[in-house]
Amino acid sequence: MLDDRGNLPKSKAGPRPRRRVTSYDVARHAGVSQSAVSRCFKPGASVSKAMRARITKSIKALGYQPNAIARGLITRRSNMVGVIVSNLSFYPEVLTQLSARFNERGVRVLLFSLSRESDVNQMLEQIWQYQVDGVVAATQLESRQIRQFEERGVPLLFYNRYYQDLPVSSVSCDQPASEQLLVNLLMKGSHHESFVVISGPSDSVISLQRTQSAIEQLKRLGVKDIVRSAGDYTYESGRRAVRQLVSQKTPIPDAVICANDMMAIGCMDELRHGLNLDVPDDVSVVGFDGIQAASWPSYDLTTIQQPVKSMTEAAAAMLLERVGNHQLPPEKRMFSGILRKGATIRL
Amino acid sequence: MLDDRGNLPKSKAGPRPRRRVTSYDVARHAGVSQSAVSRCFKPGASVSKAMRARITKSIKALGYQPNAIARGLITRRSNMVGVIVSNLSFYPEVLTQLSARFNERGVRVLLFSLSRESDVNQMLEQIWQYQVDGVVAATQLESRQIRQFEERGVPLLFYNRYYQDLPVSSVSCDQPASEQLLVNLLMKGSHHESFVVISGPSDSVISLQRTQSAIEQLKRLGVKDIVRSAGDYTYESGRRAVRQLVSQKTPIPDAVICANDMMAIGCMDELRHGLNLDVPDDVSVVGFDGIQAASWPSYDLTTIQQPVKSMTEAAAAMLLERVGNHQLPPEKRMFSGILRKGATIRL
DNA sequence: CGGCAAATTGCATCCGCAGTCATTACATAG
DNA sequence: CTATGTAATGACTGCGGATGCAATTTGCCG
Repeated sequence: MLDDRGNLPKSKAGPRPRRRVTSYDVARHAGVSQSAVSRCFKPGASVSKAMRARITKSIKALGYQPNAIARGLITRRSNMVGVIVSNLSFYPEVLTQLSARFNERGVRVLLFSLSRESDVNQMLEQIWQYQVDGVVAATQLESRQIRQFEERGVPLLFYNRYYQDLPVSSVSCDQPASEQLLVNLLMKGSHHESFVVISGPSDSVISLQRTQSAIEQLKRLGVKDIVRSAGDYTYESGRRAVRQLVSQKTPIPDAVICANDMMAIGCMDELRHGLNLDVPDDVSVVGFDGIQAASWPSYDLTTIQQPVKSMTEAAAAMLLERVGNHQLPPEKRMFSGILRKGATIRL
Repeated sequence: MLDDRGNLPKSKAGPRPRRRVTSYDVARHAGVSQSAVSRCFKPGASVSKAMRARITKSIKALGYQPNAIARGLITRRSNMVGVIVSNLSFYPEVLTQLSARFNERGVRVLLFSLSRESDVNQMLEQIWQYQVDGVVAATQLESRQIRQFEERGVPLLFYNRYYQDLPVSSVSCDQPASEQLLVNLLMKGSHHESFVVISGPSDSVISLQRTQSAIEQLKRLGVKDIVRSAGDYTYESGRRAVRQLVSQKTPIPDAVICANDMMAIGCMDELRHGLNLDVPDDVSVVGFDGIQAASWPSYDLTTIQQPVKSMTEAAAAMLLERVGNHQLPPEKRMFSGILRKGATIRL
């Protein structure tokens, strides 16, 4: 009779990886029960010092690591959170920060990155299958999809998406207030009369909020001449927007308000290198996000710095709190953006 | 009446999330056995059309999703790969691409991001616990750690790290050959005599390879005047390096060779805006990586473009191949870098 | 030193699914 | 209509660890 490990040497070279060290192996090695081994990993458990010492020794001797998969099955906690990002409309720092914040708390990040074409529903299926404890979405979801999280009891938190009407957690940056700061700054300086507002992708609520707020504030301050243009958050789309305006014979505006920094930078490059205009002497430009490149002296963009560190910290904390207690109601937390005055506004 | 899913509203607010729909629930609903349900998800299984239809109906009715955790326990395949990145020395595109390549293949990415301080060993423990099928490391590991992967039968692949002497898989860019291209280009143009080489962090083999190769090639071509300086791959460290050189009274060099683009950009900004020098008229600058910003007209950096798409594709394919067949020997695959001629070399 | 409570420890069971094996239904041939 | 083979199906077990509960040990007090 072969040992209860059941690994008959080579009869079957099946795709199945070889068996790892289990708590039973440790138990046998230490001459105790499997329960005892298990208890060694549970914080408040009742284990004598002698027992713990013996088991710890065996654990080290065998190089045992508890199987988080098996543990997850019984505890119904995977200690993994899903993070959904979409390639576009996301800047890398956030992901790094988020991941760090979760790792600090002993939680693993399962990454779902959404390319334009890929199907959200398909990705959601994956999420359900992997039993994540919670999800941070840095992307748009339909209300039907949001409801699914509710139904399945998986806490969901939106990062930088704000749903006015749905009871769903979110951490975001106060786009309207921030946009107003920008507009006010533009209007305080030298005379700006004609504006172009370059939005992000049409399905981005964030973009909508930003551009909408900017436009409202402009109107509130009496500005009439506002031209809208659409980009997709990328550098290239910022350049393209400027080229398009020119080709459509739109007169060169006094100022361009971009829905994010990346487009603002593209826009500046096209203005300067494509049209040989000066920023800010000929055209003022403002962005949003506060990405690194915005502060490089070649651009020195006037923008809104998002408090990424605070926001990711809050996101992780809020999500995990709800993971710990599903009864907690959703919470929307909004951070103020920080106005970063660069040199892209004509004074 | 409440269904047998067993979710009694509030009697027990235990930390344990409520039970999800299982294959048994589906089986009961469809009036078949659990095995039948399971078979529905196995490609080549023997299931009659009628059976499949009935089960599919129940699956939809109940919103069933197989539990990947439980499946992983029995099949010993989690369909997750670990991706280790370190905050520094990594540019975001790679992560997105890698993730996309794995997702295409139905494999989830478990992200481990390493901050400078965090302990690699601790992170490895997490990796073992989560039973990932394989790991892509975009960071340095000690040979002892690499051996652990071997011992535990977890395929490991290094992204852009090359271990000359260890039998371990890797996908990388041919740094030496690429650096030589850069150096040759520099020497072909107008007379460059004095050089500064700015390296990345001292523990980065990649950086070492790049700077070493550049220096060797320079020497080979008879250059004597080579000054070395150390950065850490960040923009700021590129600027700092230039400032330090100046403060140490090092004469302004003819050319600066940076271990990556980010530092090259920082270096250019400091030369131009800090020292009021012209690039390329006063100083030539070259980088490495081919990041987006390098191609912006404000920089138009001469650099080596890494074929990220091909490299990530190869990385995913190679790793998963070894996951499928653990017997396969490690393979080192090296891609050529593409010389991108910008406007940062004086002709 | 008895007696009882508290602390330890082991046993048995279950988490949800996949795969093995035995059984049954069905089709085709003789 | 029986024999034979194949496809379809279900009962059952086990993956590795957590936990309730019973059994056992230990500690403490009078």
